[in-house]
Amino acid sequence: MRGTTSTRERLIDTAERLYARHGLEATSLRSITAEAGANLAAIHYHFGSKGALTQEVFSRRLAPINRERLAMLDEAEAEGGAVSLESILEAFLAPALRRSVEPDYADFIRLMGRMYSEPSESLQELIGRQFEEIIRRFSSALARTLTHIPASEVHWRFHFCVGSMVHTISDPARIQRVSGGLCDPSDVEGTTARLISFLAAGLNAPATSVDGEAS
Amino acid sequence: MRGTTSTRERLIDTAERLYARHGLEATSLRSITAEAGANLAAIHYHFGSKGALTQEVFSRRLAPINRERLAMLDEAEAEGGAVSLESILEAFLAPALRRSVEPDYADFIRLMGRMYSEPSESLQELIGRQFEEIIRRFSSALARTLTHIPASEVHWRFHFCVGSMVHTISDPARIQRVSGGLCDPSDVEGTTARLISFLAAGLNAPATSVDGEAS
DNA sequence: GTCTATATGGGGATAGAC
DNA sequence: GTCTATCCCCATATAGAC
Repeated sequence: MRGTTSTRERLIDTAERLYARHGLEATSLRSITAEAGANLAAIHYHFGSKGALTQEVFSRRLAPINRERLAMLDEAEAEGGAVSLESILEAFLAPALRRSVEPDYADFIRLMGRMYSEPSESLQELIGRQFEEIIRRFSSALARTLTHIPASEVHWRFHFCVGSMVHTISDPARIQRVSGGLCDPSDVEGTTARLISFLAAGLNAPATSVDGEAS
Repeated sequence: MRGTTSTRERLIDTAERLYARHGLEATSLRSITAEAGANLAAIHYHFGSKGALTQEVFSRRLAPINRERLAMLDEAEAEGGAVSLESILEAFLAPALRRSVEPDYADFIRLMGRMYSEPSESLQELIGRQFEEIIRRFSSALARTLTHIPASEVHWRFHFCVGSMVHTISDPARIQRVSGGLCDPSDVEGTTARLISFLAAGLNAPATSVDGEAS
């Protein structure tokens, strides 16, 4: 196995796996190089620092997911007319959820939960860059479909959607634990369908009448 | 100020603040004692280890929130008859959201997001214990109200609710960033109302017809 | 590109005086 | 209960041989 991939790639793979399992801070360069069968100095040779390696881990996986999200949204919008909530949600959710069971991606998908809660500065910047277009495109798609909802409320509701997705994706075993085994997270299509119908109903709720409505 | 509270309490307060700001792993005992105006050895004298201190930080704040949640649910159920989704959601959300703007609690509320993604074993156990009753009580309250939804689906939907809440609460500034300033997280009552109407609609969505329906 | 060896700093934990 | 001093280990990073 070690001959097939470059040291550089093995380091990224291993870092991804250990980050997902133990957290970013808790994962040492030593443990990464040891498990990748490489030398401690290799990380600095290939990346320059731990932070730069971490950025590689994230951008490598995030870029394809977000590209697919935008492609699916493009396609839905190309059909002309109003885009259904379900299509918008599908474009946002499916590219991430589908990958959550691909062996190559599973570790990273679990890492996504962490990136929201470990506020390393360079990581936050990277995420900002990677998600800027996503947020802009999906928010305005939602706003065009949800004509009865004020723009600020659309942002709130999209925010709630992201929360449900991240919580669902970042620790698949959790739903099994809290449901006492009743719920099966390995059925990704079922999970996606459930999320879509839940979130579509939430997005479609009557606008809350808040005085002033500014916030 | 230093005379008013015991060293033990100041250590917990300071740990809470630094944990929320920098993460659990990234916060050293040295930084805690330095900022609390105490000696490095004080932590081991009072708690025995860093892990034990961390448990103190969490259980001190979690217990009152969960006690209030159960009290509100008790009250709603005491009125007899079916309990509305809105009352159940309010009992679950308000005790946490209300505290997110109390100066004493704000740091901890932000910490809550982290506890879901840092998988230290002792912490996961503590959380399991603290939330066991909450999950049981709220899941069955929801199931009694949502009679048209299969039990496993109720668990999924409650899971989605938790995700929205955690994501909303754990980094209040995020919604401001991603909305370009359109949304104001300091209006807690507005946020609670928005969450309740969004989640109530999602919980009430028609049951997704999944073949077999086992999961 | 990959190795060994090492620099430099910080981590948690503890012993023992006060 | 609080301090100093210290043990021991591990972290990231770098220099320089191969």
